[in-house]
Amino acid sequence: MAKYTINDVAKAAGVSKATVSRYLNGRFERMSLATRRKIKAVIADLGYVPNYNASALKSKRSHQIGVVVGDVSNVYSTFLIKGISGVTRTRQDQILIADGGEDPQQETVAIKNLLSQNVDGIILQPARPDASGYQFLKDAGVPVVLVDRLLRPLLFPCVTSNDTASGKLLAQAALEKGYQNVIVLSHPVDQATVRYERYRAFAAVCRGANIPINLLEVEDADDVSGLRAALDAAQSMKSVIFATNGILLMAALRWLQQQQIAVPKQVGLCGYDDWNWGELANPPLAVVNQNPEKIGREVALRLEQLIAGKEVFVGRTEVPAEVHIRESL
Amino acid sequence: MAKYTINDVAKAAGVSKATVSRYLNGRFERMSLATRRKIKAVIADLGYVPNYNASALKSKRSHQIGVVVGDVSNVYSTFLIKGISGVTRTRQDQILIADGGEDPQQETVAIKNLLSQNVDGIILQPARPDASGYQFLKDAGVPVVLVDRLLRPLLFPCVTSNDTASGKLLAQAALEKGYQNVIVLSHPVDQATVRYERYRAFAAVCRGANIPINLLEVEDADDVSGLRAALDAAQSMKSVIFATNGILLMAALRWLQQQQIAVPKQVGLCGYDDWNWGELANPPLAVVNQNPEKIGREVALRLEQLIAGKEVFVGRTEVPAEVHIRESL
DNA sequence: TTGAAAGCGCTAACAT
DNA sequence: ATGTTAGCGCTTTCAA
Repeated sequence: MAKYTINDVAKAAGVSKATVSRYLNGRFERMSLATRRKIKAVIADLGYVPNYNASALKSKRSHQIGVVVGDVSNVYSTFLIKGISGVTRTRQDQILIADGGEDPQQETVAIKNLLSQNVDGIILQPARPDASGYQFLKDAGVPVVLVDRLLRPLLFPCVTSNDTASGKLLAQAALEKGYQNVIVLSHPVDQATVRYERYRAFAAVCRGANIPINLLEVEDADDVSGLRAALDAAQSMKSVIFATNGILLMAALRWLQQQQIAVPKQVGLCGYDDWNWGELANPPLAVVNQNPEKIGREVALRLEQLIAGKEVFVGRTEVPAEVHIRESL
Repeated sequence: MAKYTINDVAKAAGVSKATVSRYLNGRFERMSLATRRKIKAVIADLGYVPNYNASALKSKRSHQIGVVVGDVSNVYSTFLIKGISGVTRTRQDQILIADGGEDPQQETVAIKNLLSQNVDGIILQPARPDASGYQFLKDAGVPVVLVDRLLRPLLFPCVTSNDTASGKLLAQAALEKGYQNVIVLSHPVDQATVRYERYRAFAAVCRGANIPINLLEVEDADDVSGLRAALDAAQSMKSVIFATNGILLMAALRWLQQQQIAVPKQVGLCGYDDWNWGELANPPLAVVNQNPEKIGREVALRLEQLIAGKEVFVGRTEVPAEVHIRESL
């Protein structure tokens, strides 16, 4: 693979490989300017590229951090990665992306693979809230920070959106418009603490206003036809749909358009928008934007601290979301 | 890091580490079922995780492939990664994502980092079309496949969308609606062959129909206000805007809405849509969808072949795009 | 069918 | 300011 080794550089520069190693690791303190320049020239000349596998073997630092997301094609993950990448790039670290597939088994395989690669740390959007499935990760002794979803008990530091607060704001805005019935469209709420919090926030506001709330759980965003029954059940009461993530929000709008149900005239719509298109939709959508890139930066900073050996509070850090009320309500 | 090594497993199982290594690499051909079972039990018992850095050092296979995209937060990249990830997962490979930042220097640093990590191969969406800046990659001898953009000369196999064909279809659809002036909104066309092809396809159709075409190049999708002057210059001629990528398409629609310019009544709009929201926009947009997930699969398959030592045609493979004509024209 | 031993490219004492 | 040396955890001949 690598054409030249540290030995080749050492020979060509007429120094020992220890000196070259010092050069590579930026320990110039007690190195003559002459050898420093010489080594630099030789490296450029040969096009030498150091082998991190070898250095990781010795130094226990791979300069790689693992990121396990639920679904790489989700735009939320995209911005998350962007945020993480901005932080790690300045640290010369690379990010190893693994797709957990929202599936505990696939996720476990992915995490073990990352451990095998000796990542310096892991950022994890866990597929399930039960901490017992992650004990092996804790035992591995690798720095871990959770993102977007909590574990019970927490086990690791965690960065999320302020879901309860944003959910409440959105719910209040919806109820002010006079809806008499609420339909929450979500993936199974007991599989992710955050979904549950969003649902709970909505439910709390509805209860306060004495408005009925129905939970419609779907496994797959491709089929939200269950909305039909939920709307029928509401009879003459005017309904608003609350989608707990961007995929479902998009799916709901698509379905409403196909069914030729006017929004917000016949049915209201609001939800979480990670895709930044809510403003451009027809009609413009009332949404919460979570600012996932910021979340990514925050989580990466915490991980870097852990890797540097600093203490990090094992608790939840909330990044404030933005709530945009628009015509869909 | 890893708590146990192959030595610990060997001792606990009462065999040599060579035997454990054979087990780990699935070479069971001439291994007694007893030892095989014994090793399996010990590994499970200890929770042993192999160290890929060490194995990579010896075997020259890191089971990592590098992916360099122009911008990780672009939805195109997202689906690309999804497609790649589906292929690599079945091969037990991990993907190292690097953000090239659409900047040759940052990209070069990213690629060198990937080489240092001894990736088995690289998938690259190059920031610039000039092959000379990538000679060092060619020299490194690592398998490389290009995606989305070509190099001149090509140097590596490449997978893209069929841009000329889809651009022509979109252009023809636009001109059939009777527009008298075309504005192409693009990032600098000479920095990416594919953008240039899209522009050229449009230009060719316009030339055939004797319709004037104006190229508006922007550096940053956050500022598309140059559209104002372009529209003014058209005077009374009815204009259609063609955005050469999803970000600009979104930016254009946002700008038109802010300026309260009715689409398609006053100005037509069409372009490339990697975000899958064209259908839901107001108005629904006439777009080309490139199918980036398919592109990701194709490019990953080619890379895996190269890694496996097979020959791959150093030429362009085109994945057909879908053209959707909708109300925005 | 299994083991012994050399070595992959690098780092980090310890010398000098 | 620089060199010597002993590994890091694994794979892979070669031998048994």
